Amino acid sequence: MSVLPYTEKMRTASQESAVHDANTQADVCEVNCVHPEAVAQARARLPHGEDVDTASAFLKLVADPTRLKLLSALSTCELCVCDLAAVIGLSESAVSHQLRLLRAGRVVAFRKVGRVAYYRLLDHHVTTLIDSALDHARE
Amino acid sequence: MSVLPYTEKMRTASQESAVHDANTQADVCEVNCVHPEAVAQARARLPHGEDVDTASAFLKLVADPTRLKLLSALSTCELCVCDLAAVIGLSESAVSHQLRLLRAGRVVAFRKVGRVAYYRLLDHHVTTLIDSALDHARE
DNA sequence: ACAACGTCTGAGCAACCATTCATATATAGT
DNA sequence: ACTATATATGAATGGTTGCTCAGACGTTGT
Repeated sequence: MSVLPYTEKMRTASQESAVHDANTQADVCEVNCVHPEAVAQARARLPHGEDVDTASAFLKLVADPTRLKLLSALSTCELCVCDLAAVIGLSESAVSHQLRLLRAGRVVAFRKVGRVAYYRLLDHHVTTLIDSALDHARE
Repeated sequence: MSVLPYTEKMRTASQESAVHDANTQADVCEVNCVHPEAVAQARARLPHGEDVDTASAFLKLVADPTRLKLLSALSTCELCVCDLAAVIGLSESAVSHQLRLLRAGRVVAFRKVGRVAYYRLLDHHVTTLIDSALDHARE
């Protein structure tokens, strides 16, 4: 079966109907599709690649068990790094690394008081997403 | 328990999640916590380890860009493997592998007609989750 | 000034993961 | 029976990731 880039093939498929060989890759794809109209419809509805990537990155950020615990802990009140480490039972270094990622993804923010960094949720929409995932898990 | 080396202490804390309640709390918090009462509160609210793991596994299933595209394509109508491969522009083998994972996670199901396998969403709650993640991405 | 502390960060490592390739299974058409 | 097709699957591989370790930075207290 063909494993070549389909994006190329699909785009040029309509224009290559006049092209010579029946073994053309573009035609193979059209032939391989069992339901071309359903495919075209689904492709039209498919969100753009960059939106998929950012949504995927956001979900990935929440999907990790450590980060999910961190966010769950922060859902009620702000906490500093060593407190968070104590809550989820991990080294402060590991927590700091994860908080860095959450910060980069604009999921959390922090304020510094002396040498203590207090982290908080930046978007409380995350809490509802986590809760719905937890509900889905407990059913 | 007396004073353990740092890594030792953290490992036992993470593995003894079953005995969260009264005893280990003192060990973990004694040394490093800045705000013991906030930590105790957050620990009490923290969802159980197994729920976190299943929720995490579910979110991870949706977080992957390829699987997100697959689920997005399936949100409107059922599609067979080669159609899905054409929609998202990937080999049928890769798609089959991912569908296997989605099947194992009870996110999709399929019916077979001859040699064609038609996949569909098993839980349409997934669609709203994806949409909310996409909205979050596009803002 | 000095030491203790809270946090951050780079390097290294082990585990995981998504894809490809090759192959297997099963059904359809001839 | 034989061939082509649709899907499934195991092994291998390149890439990613989460943790630990060691050390750096800035702040606080003495």
